[in-house]
Amino acid sequence: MTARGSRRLDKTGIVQIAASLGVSPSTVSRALRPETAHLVREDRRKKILDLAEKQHFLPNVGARMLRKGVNMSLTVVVPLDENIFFSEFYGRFLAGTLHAAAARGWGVQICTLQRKEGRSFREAMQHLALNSSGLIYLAEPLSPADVQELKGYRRPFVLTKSALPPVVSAADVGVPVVGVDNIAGARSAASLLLQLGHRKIGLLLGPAGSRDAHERRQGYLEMLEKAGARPRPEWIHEGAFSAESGRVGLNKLLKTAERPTAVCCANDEIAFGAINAAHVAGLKCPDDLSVVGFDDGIWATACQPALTTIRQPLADMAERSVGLIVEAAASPGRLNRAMLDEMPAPMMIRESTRPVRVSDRK
Amino acid sequence: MTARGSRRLDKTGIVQIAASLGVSPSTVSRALRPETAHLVREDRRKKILDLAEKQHFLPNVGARMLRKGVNMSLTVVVPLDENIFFSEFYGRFLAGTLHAAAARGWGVQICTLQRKEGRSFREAMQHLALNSSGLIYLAEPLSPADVQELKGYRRPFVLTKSALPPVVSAADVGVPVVGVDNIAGARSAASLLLQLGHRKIGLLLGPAGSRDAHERRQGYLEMLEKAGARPRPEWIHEGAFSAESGRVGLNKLLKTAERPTAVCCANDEIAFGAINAAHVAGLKCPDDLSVVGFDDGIWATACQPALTTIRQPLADMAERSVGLIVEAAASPGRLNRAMLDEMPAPMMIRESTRPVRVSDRK
DNA sequence: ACCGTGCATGACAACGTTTGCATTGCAAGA
DNA sequence: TCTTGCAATGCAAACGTTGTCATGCACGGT
Repeated sequence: MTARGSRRLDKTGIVQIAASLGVSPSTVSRALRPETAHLVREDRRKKILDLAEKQHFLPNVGARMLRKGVNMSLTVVVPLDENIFFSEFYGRFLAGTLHAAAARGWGVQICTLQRKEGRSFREAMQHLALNSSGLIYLAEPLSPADVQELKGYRRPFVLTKSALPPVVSAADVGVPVVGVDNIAGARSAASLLLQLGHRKIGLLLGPAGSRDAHERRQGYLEMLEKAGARPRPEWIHEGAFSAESGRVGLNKLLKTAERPTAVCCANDEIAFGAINAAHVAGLKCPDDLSVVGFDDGIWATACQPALTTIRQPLADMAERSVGLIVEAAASPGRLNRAMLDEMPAPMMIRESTRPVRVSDRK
Repeated sequence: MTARGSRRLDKTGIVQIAASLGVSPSTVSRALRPETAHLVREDRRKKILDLAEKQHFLPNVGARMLRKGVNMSLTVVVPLDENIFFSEFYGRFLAGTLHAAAARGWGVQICTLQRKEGRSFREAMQHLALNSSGLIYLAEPLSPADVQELKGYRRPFVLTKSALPPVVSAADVGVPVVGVDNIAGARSAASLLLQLGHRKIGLLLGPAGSRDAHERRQGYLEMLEKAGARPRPEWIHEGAFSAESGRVGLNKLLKTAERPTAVCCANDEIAFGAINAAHVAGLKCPDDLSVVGFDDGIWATACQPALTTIRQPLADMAERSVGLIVEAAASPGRLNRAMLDEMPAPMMIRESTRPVRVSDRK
């Protein structure tokens, strides 16, 4: 694409090549594109391609997009954080998006919301990624007011459930919401520990206000209460999704009169922190304390012991999100589908859980 | 942008809004853009904005780009690997690129090379990211033949030095090459250990064929030979940039007749592996063995002990790369500058190094 | 009253590629 | 020899926005 203000004296790209070779611009255009090259006689096509390469021809993307009326490109919106891609969620979701989009011949752009103080969500979105055909929102969690502003939004849009506030029903958002089935995942984590004979089970939860934390807490409590193993209030700790929170939380639980024999952790990092704190306190995992995480991040297999965890199928979520964007982009101007797509969260049983010892039973 | 094949019966966007309000499309275009909105009378501007919102108007990016002749978007080319963003190099470089581009009002796209068997590098590049104004190449390392094909390349392009083969002079590539000063960094790692009194220093190197590994080996050896502390051949291990390689390498070193009291590791992961292997062998780091890494990745501070390492300033490299792309895009069609920009690699002294014990001196 | 200036607005052509439809030439078959 | 079908190619319009230049009107100064 030529620089602005540099008025061309000679003809533009394709027209200039056509003039040089004595053919029409249509022929040059056909020769240059893989999907129409076969319509041009081989010897002529070669000449066109050779001259194009010699003159370093690059097609004008604006002209192409205007004429074809097609823009196969989507944007992933992420938080502005220098460590953002090291997170299992963002790093793997982005890699999955890249893969899923490439498989469809679509491009991926990435940007941040850049929401200034006092501006509404709608205002922030107004000039966001105008050069793409759809948005996958992975950025800062939205408030209930933000979610309201999504109603009636016409651009193809997918929201990850993690960005929803706990109190909002996903199906009422007015856009597709993709996420993991936290409740079922948490239930199966608790269920595993129950099956292993544990009855004194602690919970190391995530932050208040987090959709994932909220749903995982719900899943743990439902299963434990149903089994008559409702954790004592002092066996429940709420904190950030971090190893430090896990350490603090476990130390708190270990100080109780009758410590738990197992803990459910709301994410893998909390679990790592808990395992570390147990080790420091002289407890062996899983001999003295079973630990279950949630995420199945890259370190879940590498840590000692390898972590039993609930897998968050991020590549599947990415694949689903891209599919929804491509589908919505095929009929532009329509309302987004109001739907919730929850991926199942399989259990990965590894080394950090074992049956409760007889002496540990209550 | 309308879907292809869907012939509009009514007028297009701006023209349709103009017709509805009885103004000219020029006025609507001015009202809709922040930079020209002030030219339109306020009451009229409000009417235009209200109608645009009611009709869910989105500007046609193809038409804009064609008419303005501007495309402020760059593409980062990465390997196709589901774990790619967890790597310190890729994760932090991408985050840095996002930040640097946003600061300049540029967009970031991300894609993979998708190079099929038997195709040349030039062929793979030919249809790559045609909708952006420049490329930052972070993908698979190039062969000397690949590098030759970059000569004469006209699109704005930046290559990270990590992608260069060891034998190629960076300044001869014909495009800007951005990297870290590996040699100086490696020298300072070796120098630190020498200053701490170590004279029996082992090397856990990266893979043959890697530019970074090649340069770091050179830096270590230059400094150690100069100090008369050239490592014995059996104190040098070459392997992948991985924790496993570090473990294997250190175990090999520990089996030698007179084990080193310190090791230089060609990246942080090798260092983690070495620390782990030392621990398993009953050695304390840094009491019994000092370890220096290279990268200063996100785990360097979190591991036990915190790692002394050479910092690879990836955010600076990203900032520099984006600046070079934006600068080159300002004069399209010109040859890329043949240049090498090496960032200094500062030393981060933490807990994994200490002065050699008197009894350990030779 | 007249003239000059500035503001708001409109007209118009341009940006560069692509595609639908028309044309032409050539080969094959009747 | 004539007709028909097909491959290759060209013409012309289209895609939607915006920059540049022109114009009209209101206001202030002489």
